[in-house]
Amino acid sequence: MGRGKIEIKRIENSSNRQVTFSKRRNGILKKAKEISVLCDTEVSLIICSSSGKMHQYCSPSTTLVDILDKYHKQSGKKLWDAKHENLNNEIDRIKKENDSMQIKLRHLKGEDITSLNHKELMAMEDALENGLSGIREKKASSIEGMRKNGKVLEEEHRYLHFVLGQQELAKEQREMTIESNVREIDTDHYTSQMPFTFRVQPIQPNLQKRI
Amino acid sequence: MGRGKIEIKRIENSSNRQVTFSKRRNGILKKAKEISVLCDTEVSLIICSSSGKMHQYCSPSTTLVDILDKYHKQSGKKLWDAKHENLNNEIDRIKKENDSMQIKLRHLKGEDITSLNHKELMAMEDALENGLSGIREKKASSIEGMRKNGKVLEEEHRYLHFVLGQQELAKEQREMTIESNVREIDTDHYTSQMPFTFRVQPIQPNLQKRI
DNA sequence: AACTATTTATAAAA
DNA sequence: TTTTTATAAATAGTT
Repeated sequence: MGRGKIEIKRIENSSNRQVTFSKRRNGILKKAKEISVLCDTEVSLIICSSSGKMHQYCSPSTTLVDILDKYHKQSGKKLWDAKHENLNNEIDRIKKENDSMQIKLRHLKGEDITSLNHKELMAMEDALENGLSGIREKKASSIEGMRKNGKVLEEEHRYLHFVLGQQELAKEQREMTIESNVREIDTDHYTSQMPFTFRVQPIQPNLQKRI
Repeated sequence: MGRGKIEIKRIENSSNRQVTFSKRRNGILKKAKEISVLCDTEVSLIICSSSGKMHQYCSPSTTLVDILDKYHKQSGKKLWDAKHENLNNEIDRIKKENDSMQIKLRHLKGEDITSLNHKELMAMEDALENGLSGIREKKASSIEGMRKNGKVLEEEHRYLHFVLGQQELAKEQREMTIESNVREIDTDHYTSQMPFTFRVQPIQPNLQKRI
C-alpha cells in the first residue's frame, strides 16, 4: 500500500528501514488498539527496534503479566520453566568455572598436586616464580617508597612498643598463673593478639631483611 | 477500510464482532510478521479472543522468553516471580565469587598487583613460597622416581647388548652347523644362557615421555 | 515531516 | 465460515 509494491524482506537501506519501521510501528500499534476495542479482546504487543528501543501496547483491561499467565496456562508451553532452565544452566556453567578456578588456586598454593604430571609441575613452578618475582619487585619498590616516608621506622617503632606491651602482659600473666596455681598456659595467646604481619614467619626468619 | 467507515468502539453485534476479530486478527498477525522481516526487529504479539482462544506471533530470530526478558530489563517491572529472583541472586553471588577468584589468580601470577598494600604483598609472598616449596618437593620425589626408571633403562640397555651378542654368537654357530651338516638346533639355546634377571622384562611403555 | 499515488485491509454483502 | 467487492486506511516513494 504505497506508491509501489514492496517485497517482504529486510530493507537493506538503513534510513529507509528506519522510516518504514517508524510508520509501520505506529500502524501496528493502532491496529492493536483497534482490535482490542472493537472486539473486546486482550492484546499484548511488544516491538524491539534493532537500535534497542522498545515499544509496547497492552490492552487497558489487563496487564502484560496477566496475558502472559493466560498464555502460559493455555499454550501449555512452559515459559517460566524455560526461563528457569536457562538460569539453572547458567548457574551450572558458572559453578563449573568456579570449581576449575578453585582447583587452580589450590594447585598454586601447593595443595592437591599429587595428580599433576611433570610438565604441569614445571609450568606451575614457572608461574609461581613469575608471580613471586613480580611480588618481590612490587614489594621492593613499595618499600623504597616507605623508606622515603619513614614509614618503616614508624612500623618498627610500633612493633617494638607492641613487643614491650606483650612482654609486660606475659610477665603479669606468669605471676597470676603462679599465684593461682593454674598449670595450663595458652601458648597461642601472644600470636593470636598479634597483628598478622608481626607473626612468626617460618621460612623468612629475619624480619628485618624482609623489610 | 471497507464499505463504510466504522467508529472504534466495541462492536455490540456478537457475530459481527466475531467476524471482525477474525479478519483483523489475521491482518495484525500479518503486519507483525512484515515489520519483523522488513525492519529486522523482534516482535511479540499475543491476542486473547473473548471466547478464550489465544493467538500468538513471535519473530523467528528470538523466543517469547527472550523478548519478555528484554522487556523486563527495560521496564524494570517484575514479571518474574520470587524463584527467578532467587536464581538471579544466586547467579550474581557466584559471579562475584568468580571475579574475586579471578583476581586472586591474577595476583598469584603476579599480575595487577599495584593495588595491593604491603601486608597483602607479604601474605601473597608467603602463599607463593609455600606453593613453590610444595611443587618442588613433589618434583623432587617424581625425579627420584624417574631416577629409578633410569636404572630400568640402563638394565634394558645392558639387556639389548646381551641379546645382540647372543645373536652374533648364534649366527656364527649357524654357519658352523651348516658346514658340519648338523640339522638339530637347540631352541632354548638363547634363554638358557641368559642371566635370570633378563629373561622377562615387564614392558615400560612411553619411557621417553616419562623423562 | 507532509504529500499522494497505490497497495492493502476490511466492512458489508453474498 | 469464506469469498466478493466497494471503500477506507496504510504506506512507499517523493518532495
